[in-house]
Amino acid sequence: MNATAVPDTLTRSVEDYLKAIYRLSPEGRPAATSEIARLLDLSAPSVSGMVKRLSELGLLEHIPYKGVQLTETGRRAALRMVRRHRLIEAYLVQFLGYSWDTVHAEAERLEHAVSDTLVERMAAALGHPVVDPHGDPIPGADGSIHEAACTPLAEADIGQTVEIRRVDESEPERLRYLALLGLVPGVVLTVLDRQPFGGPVTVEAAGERHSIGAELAQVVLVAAGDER
Amino acid sequence: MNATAVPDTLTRSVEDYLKAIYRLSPEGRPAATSEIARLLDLSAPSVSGMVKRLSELGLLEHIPYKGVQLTETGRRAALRMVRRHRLIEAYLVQFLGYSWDTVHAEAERLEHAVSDTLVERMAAALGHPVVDPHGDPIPGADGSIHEAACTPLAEADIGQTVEIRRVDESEPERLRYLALLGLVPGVVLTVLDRQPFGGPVTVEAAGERHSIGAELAQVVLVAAGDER
DNA sequence: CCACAGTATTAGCCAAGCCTAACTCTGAGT
DNA sequence: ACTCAGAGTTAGGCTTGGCTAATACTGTGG
Repeated sequence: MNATAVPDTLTRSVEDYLKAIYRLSPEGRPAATSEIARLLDLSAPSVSGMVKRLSELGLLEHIPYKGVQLTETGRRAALRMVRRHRLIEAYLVQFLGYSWDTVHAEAERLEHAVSDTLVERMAAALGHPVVDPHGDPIPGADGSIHEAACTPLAEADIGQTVEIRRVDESEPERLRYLALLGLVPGVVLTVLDRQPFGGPVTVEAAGERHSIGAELAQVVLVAAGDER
Repeated sequence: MNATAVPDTLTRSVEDYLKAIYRLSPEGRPAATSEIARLLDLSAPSVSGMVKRLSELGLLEHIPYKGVQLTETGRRAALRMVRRHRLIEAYLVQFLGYSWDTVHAEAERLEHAVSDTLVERMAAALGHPVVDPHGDPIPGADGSIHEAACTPLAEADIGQTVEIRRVDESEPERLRYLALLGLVPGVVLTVLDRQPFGGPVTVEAAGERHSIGAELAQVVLVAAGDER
């Protein structure tokens, strides 16, 4: 009996909960009921109820009134979904003409329907990529994941030349705007100016200057061009 | 108000019922509860209950103790699913290395998850095919469908030279066996012999002779090579 | 150290979809 | 015309996964 075996019949709901909880506990820090509810757009009692069921399934541990934490089994199941999601996104962008702002919604549905076989075929067709179109790392089939160290553009120093590594995918509008500006992963830019107290960041990329609000600069992650 | 508008939020279950009913009523002949139950592997009361709901949704008409018949709305919804299913099959075989015997199960799940956009992108990538890998016709996005006239190989006359057009996809084992024999849609063969009373059919295709049981010959549909 | 704001849980409800058991209808054969 | 097998439906129950309303816990400020 394998302690980290994932029950082979998880429902869509369960898969979504696991993914959400994984996202909410970067360092294994427990996730709060209310955070899960907000992320999944559900009521708090619904989350309480599901948390109970998931803990009975051995997918997470729940300390009442404190928070939840994925077990190793739960983490594997969550990473499996993350892998699927990101590979599907990469595949749709590469082979079926999707843009990086529309691909999330499609992947959100497909990730529950594809077989492991299909996921691996897509990975092979893509040449086993390590990041998705937003720069998010794709976990390995074995559950390994390498989160590269990045800093928000909002915290880069003036004069620094950095490469865009990763952009938060959750708001299509924002992605469209960034694509319009040509600020996508892989692009190298120089920070010309940064105003304090949430002021804008001015950057130069591909010969063009752009002034970016602090909020936006917070979700564009950059790293020195050679850092890998 | 459009009388044939399809409610935009059909559940997987509902989609499966519509597809099953469509399949069971070739000429608009009503489908029996028990047939639907058998096809979907459900109990008869479950079907009765769902039929009631579907008829309230305006997707079908139910004459108690007689049978059900899709409305125009229901037929459109069913054809939409059939189109999805067959295009997905064609796409997976063409681009992701699926074989014709394994593709059905994958399509069965994906057809509920893909968006119309994705379906059309796949259709475009395939060059808008008119049949799937088993030779089944793919309905148009407008709900049109062209069922070509074919006859079972079991009914072909001795000496006739015909082309394989279509093979029942429901049994993977059978598909594997036919592929092994090289008897796939598009292949031209000559009927060398046919024994009466459910006896085997002997054919020659690509220089090889094969003896095919009557049951199998019943689900391999053929037509004269030039009939379109 | 107590009150109270905010968070979490419990209680109780509902719809979708499935089930089995029990009843009802239909039509074929006598 | 009647019976009776088989098909169909109704009754009643279960699980999943939502909801709102009510209750309980936690920790911070006075």
